[in-house]
Amino acid sequence: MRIATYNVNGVNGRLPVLLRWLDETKPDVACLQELKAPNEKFPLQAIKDAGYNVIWHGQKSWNGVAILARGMEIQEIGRVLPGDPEDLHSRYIEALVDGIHIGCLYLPNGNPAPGPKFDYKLQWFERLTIHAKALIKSGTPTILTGDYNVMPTEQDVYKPERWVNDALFRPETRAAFQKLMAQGWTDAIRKLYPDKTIYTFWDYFRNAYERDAGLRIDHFLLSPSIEKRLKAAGVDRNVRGWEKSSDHGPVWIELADE
DNA sequence: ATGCCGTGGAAACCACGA
Repeated sequence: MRIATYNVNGVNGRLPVLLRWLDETKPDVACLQELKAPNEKFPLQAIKDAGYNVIWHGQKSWNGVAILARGMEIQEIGRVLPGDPEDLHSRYIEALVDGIHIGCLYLPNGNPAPGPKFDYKLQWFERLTIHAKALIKSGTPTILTGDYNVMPTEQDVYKPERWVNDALFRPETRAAFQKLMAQGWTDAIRKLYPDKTIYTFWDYFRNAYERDAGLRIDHFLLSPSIEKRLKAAGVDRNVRGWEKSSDHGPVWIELADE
């Protein structure tokens, strides 16, 4: 079973690329972030025609998340990260697919830091950590995937020294990620490739993709009960080179059948 | 060292992203 995550940076503007990627790689489940579309402008028919069931939580202009599943039922668990009724950003959606509990998330960017946006990022991170603890304690096979907007270590940044004051790499941000991981989650890419330079994002300018000046900020976190099934993981980095691509590349994992 | 590009929406620029 292949599960993927892809920050599409605009689901409608990205539709041809998204459909081509779905057709070429045929993930069984695909988690999308940054739809940048309200609920009523989600391209439902095109996704259905591609063979996918889908649930989504949109928002005008910004954010927005979706879970797609090919030929499988999607049982929605929730579409709000608990802990702040005032937070109206569409950054989280959660479902049960084929017995797997899947959380699809778009963690706030947090720049400029310090400042209110960075405070919001850290608060969101704390809420995610509280929620994740309950998920991992439940024992259900769980995957928390999406755009975390965190480079966990220096290994995940093309030029770490340039990023130390950035919201994606500040000590507080990395500490928050470490605190979450300490609950017992497995970073799928790092589990299989502990020493390899792997990026999931390349800026649109300065020829970042051509220079491989990237960041690893899209992650798959696996609970202990599903980590045992991890067979393979990777980044579809060629997709980043397509015309009208997102600035992120899709990330995927392959799970063994139970 | 830097939104230099890209997207969406509103209004012929601005907010936002990482």
